[in-house]
Amino acid sequence: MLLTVKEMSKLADVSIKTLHHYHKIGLLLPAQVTEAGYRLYGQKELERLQGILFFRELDFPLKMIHKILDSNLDRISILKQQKKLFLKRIQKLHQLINTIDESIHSTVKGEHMDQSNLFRGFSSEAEWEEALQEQNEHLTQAYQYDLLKENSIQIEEMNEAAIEAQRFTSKMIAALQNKLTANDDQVQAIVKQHLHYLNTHGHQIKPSDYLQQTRFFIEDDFHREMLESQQPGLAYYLHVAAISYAETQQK
Amino acid sequence: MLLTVKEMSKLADVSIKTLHHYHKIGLLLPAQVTEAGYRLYGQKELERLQGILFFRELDFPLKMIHKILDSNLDRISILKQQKKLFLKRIQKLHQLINTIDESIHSTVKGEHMDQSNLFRGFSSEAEWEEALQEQNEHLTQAYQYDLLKENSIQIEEMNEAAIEAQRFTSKMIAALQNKLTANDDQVQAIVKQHLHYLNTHGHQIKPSDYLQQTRFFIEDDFHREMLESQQPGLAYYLHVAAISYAETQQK
DNA sequence: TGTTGACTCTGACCTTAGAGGAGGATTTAG
DNA sequence: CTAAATCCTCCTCTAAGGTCAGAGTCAACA
Repeated sequence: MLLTVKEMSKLADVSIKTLHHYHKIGLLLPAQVTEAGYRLYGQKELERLQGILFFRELDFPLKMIHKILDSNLDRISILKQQKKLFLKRIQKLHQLINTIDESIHSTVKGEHMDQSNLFRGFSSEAEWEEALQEQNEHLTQAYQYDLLKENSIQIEEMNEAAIEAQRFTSKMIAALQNKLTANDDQVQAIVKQHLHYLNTHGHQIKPSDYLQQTRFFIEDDFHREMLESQQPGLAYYLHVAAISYAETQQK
Repeated sequence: MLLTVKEMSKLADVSIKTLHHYHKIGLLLPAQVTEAGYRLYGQKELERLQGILFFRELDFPLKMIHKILDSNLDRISILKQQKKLFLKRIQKLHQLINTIDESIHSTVKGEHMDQSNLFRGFSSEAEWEEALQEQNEHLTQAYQYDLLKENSIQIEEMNEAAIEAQRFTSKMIAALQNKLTANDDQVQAIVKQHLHYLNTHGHQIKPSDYLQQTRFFIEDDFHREMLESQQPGLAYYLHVAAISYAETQQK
């Protein structure tokens, strides 16, 4: 099941030239090269390409991507790290939007914004450097070991219940992102399924209990942080979904 | 009140070389050049630089930035357009995070993801091209006129109340982004202030009325869309904040 | 007034991440 | 068996700057 350059380029939406380039600099080697010199790629290469593109989207230079991918970090750690970086990037963009809003505002009023405020949000490029730097350190130091541990232990420890919770959460995130209302049937079905799972696995949770729990998620710093960092607004979305669910179940 | 290259570069966090470059290609001309050839920039140039950097952040090529900024679009239309593009970009990043999540998930389970799913989210580069294209059309066609109209009329029509609402919303967005709980004192103060404004400007809204209203914002497609597109989760955040506010006011 | 240190200029060359195209080989489909 | 599609290598080109080098300029302190 090997893919030609064209097939790869279509799948991943990169140019053939890019594949050539990555081959030349050793960043992505074909799984195999035919007699005639045709490049062929397999599943592993596809996954590697995915990793490359994530980092590229984050403006990492190819050399650094190379180093990261060729270090002995496992795929999961890398994916998690990438996710973190994307979340940071999103924060930054929000900040920039804020700056735009302020600029619009003061322009409408015919004022001139304070000079440094004109550029708020960009300066976090410095933080970006930091993140990049941090990535680098992972590679050279024992710290890397900690990270690896931190990331993979969590995963191995995840029992079935945790996996269910994780899955539930990501469904809710998807729902929120896709702009389903919290009282949408689909969303309510997800909640129902979640509670059903819990109730058939050693818990006993009524809709009203769950409502309490989601409220707690908002009030408790730790839980709120965890939810909100996955998706801003999530904690509140869960709560409203729970309200809605409790209401319909009550009747 | 003119700034030297160094001062500019510090303010906007760009290199001096970049300023040289922009000068050379005519993208950003100094307000004035001294006898000795020193570049000096004023307020107008600062604002233009801001515009350039926003587009650069959005990966527009400098040439296109040049065209856009030198077209006769007013600053406001451009800022609004940029905001739209940033929102799109954020959507894209969310999509990518989704893809990362799925990748993590299937890797943990030792499965291989469906090939094309590995790259979901990237492909929206095509859409991106579209947006870029669209921008281009603005410049050449009468369509531009429509956009201009659409954008600026809204603004001129904005009466004081609308401005207050807008300001309230952006404060709440900031609060959500900065991870303040909906029942945080600061957030509650914002709500209070908002209601106070309304009540002193021809409305009569009790906390419980406002609660009803935020509920309506979630249920009504149009309003929810509007809020959620500004900041995912916002509609729910507003609602929970209103719940909290109503509770405390009741006592 | 002179000198030092911080800034600034131009200009030439370097770098990254590819894009484009020429010229030629290979594969596949009819 | 031939034409179209795909692939190869090699060469040059581009965008958006970064990196010196060599030289002029400015402010401020002694």
